[in-house]
Amino acid sequence: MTGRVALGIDGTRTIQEGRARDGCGREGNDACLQCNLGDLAFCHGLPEGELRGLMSIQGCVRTTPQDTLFNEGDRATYLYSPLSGAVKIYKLMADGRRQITGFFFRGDLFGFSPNGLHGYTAEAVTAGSLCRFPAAKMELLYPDSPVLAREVLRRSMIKLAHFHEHTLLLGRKSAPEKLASFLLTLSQRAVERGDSASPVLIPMGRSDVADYLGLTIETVSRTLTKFKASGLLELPNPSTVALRDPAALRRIADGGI
Amino acid sequence: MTGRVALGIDGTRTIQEGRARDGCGREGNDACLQCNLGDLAFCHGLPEGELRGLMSIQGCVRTTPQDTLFNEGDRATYLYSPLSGAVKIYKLMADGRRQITGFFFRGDLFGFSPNGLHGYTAEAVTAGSLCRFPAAKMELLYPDSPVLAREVLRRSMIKLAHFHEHTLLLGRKSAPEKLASFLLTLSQRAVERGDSASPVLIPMGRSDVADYLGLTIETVSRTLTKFKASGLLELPNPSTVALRDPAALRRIADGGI
DNA sequence: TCCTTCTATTGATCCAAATCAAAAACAGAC
DNA sequence: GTCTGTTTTTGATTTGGATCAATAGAAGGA
Repeated sequence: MTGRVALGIDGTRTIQEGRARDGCGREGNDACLQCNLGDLAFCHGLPEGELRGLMSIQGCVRTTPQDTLFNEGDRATYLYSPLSGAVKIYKLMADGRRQITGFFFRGDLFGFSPNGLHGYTAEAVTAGSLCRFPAAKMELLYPDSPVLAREVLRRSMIKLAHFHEHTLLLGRKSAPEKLASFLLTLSQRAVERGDSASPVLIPMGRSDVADYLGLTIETVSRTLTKFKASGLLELPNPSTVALRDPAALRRIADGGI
Repeated sequence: MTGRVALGIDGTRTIQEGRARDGCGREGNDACLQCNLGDLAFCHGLPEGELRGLMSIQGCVRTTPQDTLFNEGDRATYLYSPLSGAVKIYKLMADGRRQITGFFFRGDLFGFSPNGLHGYTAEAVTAGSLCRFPAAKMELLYPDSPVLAREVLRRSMIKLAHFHEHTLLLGRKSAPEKLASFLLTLSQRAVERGDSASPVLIPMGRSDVADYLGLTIETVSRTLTKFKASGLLELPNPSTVALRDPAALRRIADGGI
């Protein structure tokens, strides 16, 4: 654990500040030179000058599970890009209903805000570390960093495309279709990060999966059990899924009879 | 009606090309000088030089209801900004289930794509006209048009914020909560465009509303009838809603008991 | 080791919204 | 005006997933 933390009124930890150590890379100066994201990084391939600008404002935080990175309504101070671990973002209703609107892994980028305030809460799913950039300083870079600006726009368009897909899932798919879609997406994103397609790690608990898919934990559990019984997958433990018949899962995900 | 159209295999019209006439403004050169969007336009407030670049690639199309602007999977040739009328975008499943992922009105901007292909179909809800810009030429403008690039990024972040909100609606809200949210959002967007907050025009049919909210037309109709019976609103005709108690609708929308 | 706590699974019952079905309202066309 | 097709509303019934409830695993601590 690194960085000072404070306990919120509900006892959850909130990151105050992070000092870079070991795996997190050093801050500023040469931090980016030690980054191990490779071409996953949104800053990969930036021209020398643009990278220097980014590097000069780069910072780093580490998380342990359930750390809060920021709350809905907070000033949108930073953009984040996980180096390791997983983060979830969610919105809450007054009575406690929760909708998780995204999971972020190694190489992803999040924290965008159109109005200077975060519209959702961000919380660590696992231990990990995140590269971060002051949003205000980032904005100042864009006019002289066309490649960076273009990549940030591209990332936000990718996220928009994800939302279109997820909106279809939430509005029109059945529970089995939702779960099949979710598992395949997790698997595909793992591949994009260079991890294996098939024993897929599900770093989040059932309740996170349920709140992401608009279901309850019971329905998530029952549906996975049914998939297992049909030979579509194996569950050596609750957080590991071996996809035994990805093609069949694909058909289910797409609503193919 | 303007522009050449072709009939698709299903008999729906598809816009091939649009030539500007009357209300649509002329193409190129001075087209933007005749634009009546004012500060609603994403290009409002651009410096002289940036505006000239945009104007040189600007075009215009007119629509009649149900015209298809583009289909899911089409090359993402243009960005669109409605001058009048309304447009819906949606995704379809193989068995015909449909999820509308957005409605666009005067001043909005849509057609973004991260990969050169549209991830959804766009179809006119009403007659109207749209300003449009070749996406490829638009991209070429960004490096030398920092204000434009920044505004396009801001628009895409606004859209992301809408999606976070809509994801909560689809995943966790009840039918009355969905309808109340929808009506209030329509009303608020009308105000932003300079229209009245209360008799709100609902330009789309019940089936579009249902497919946007993840409901059926019967549930939409029943819920509106119940709102009417509770004195929350009046429905002089199916496409006009007078909000009689917006505060109560707000409480319902937010899940307040 | 056992105990406690948390998470996941399984079972029984219920209900909000879907589906099936019909009537009513509306918009054009003539 | 009437006729025709479409959209909206209302009614009856069904059902997928939620809720309520209990059990079974895992993980951590003493």
